[in-house]
Amino acid sequence: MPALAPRQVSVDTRRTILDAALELFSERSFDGASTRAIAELAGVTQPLLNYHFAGKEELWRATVDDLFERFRSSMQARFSGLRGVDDVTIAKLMVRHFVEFSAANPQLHRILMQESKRASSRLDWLVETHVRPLYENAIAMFDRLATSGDLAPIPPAHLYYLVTGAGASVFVMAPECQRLTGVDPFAPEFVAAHADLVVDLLIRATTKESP
Amino acid sequence: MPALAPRQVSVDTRRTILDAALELFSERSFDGASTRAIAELAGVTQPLLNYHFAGKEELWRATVDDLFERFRSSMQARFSGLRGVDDVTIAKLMVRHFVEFSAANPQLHRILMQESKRASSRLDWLVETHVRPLYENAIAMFDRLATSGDLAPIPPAHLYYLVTGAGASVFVMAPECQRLTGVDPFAPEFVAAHADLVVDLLIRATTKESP
DNA sequence: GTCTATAATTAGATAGAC
DNA sequence: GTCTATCTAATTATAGAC
Repeated sequence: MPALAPRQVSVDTRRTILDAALELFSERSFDGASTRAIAELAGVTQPLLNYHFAGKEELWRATVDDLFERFRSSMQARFSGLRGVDDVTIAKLMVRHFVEFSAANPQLHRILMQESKRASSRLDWLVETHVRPLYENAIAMFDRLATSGDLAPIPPAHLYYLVTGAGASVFVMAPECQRLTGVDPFAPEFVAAHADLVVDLLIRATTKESP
Repeated sequence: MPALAPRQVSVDTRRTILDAALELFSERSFDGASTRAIAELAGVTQPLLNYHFAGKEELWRATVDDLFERFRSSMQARFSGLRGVDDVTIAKLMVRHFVEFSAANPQLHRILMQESKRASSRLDWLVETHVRPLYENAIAMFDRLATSGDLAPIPPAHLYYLVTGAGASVFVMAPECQRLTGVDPFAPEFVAAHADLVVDLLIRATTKESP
């Protein structure tokens, strides 16, 4: 038995660092999250980050890769369970799942909103690597709904930012919401009610008028 | 004639600094905007900021004060022209005006989204000084619509973040939208169409079902 | 694989000349 | 009111011991 040699500290330091980096990058933005603070939160020393990652920028990319991989697989898993279901129901359930994921993982849209404010190499990479595939999926969904007459032919750029903005911003801004309204947006009842409203927004507000 | 003595550089350096600070604070966040970069954009030297403002934090507050003052006065001016108009029309026009302001001044929601991600003294100040009065106005508008039966009795926290998220996020994320979709969200036709959709979202999607 | 020590750079703020 | 020069602290990254 070759035996698993006991490590000095953690079984998976890389994992721990990625979790800490996600927390701080998403809350404080790239510049605001110092590698020292990330290391401290991960319970390691700062130079260790440079052993596991080539630099701050690569740590950021690894963090984002990891986050989007979880998002993609979560959406994919939900979609897989809907073979044979009609397009309108699929759209409703996928939008609902998107809102629920955004509530459970506000870091995703915190990072997206942060990086999307300004043209940069990080934004270029983010869009081409992770955002565009998701956007293409959304477009395909809008197209199916429009073809079947369940959605007015509204340009996808409007729909995409309407739905993502309406669905995610309350979770992105949860600390403000809590202080401003006294409501905890992460409470399950709030998440469910919010998801219903976003689904209605897509399916009812943009549906062609019908008598 | 006492004569206006010629200044060394600008007629209103404070104004120039505030404009530069707004640009950089909103795009790069508080930490990402260095006082050196702000000074350079304003065409002055970095130590001059400390002559006009007590420190970086106070420069930030002065910048935000200035921005919200413009927002408040813009909304107030629009509202003043609507005496005697019915509540539903007022709501539609005010939401439309909000979307147009968000397009013309994406810095407001860029700063709001940035600071709202994390509890902090800056967020506390922002909420109590500037956001709460606006939220109270929004609540009052929702209440009038609900009383007259034009809006379902949905908790205001949902409505507020639905409308602001749907209406502002595409402008906050304009560089991403441009790269992702090829569409310039600041184009007047896009702004107008987006405003229409957000108005529909509030008035139609959340309206009580009626036969 | 993780640490201590430290280099090189950049940050915000101050002193003092003009 | 604005500048140059500079202080102190914090930043990312590297060197090298264990």
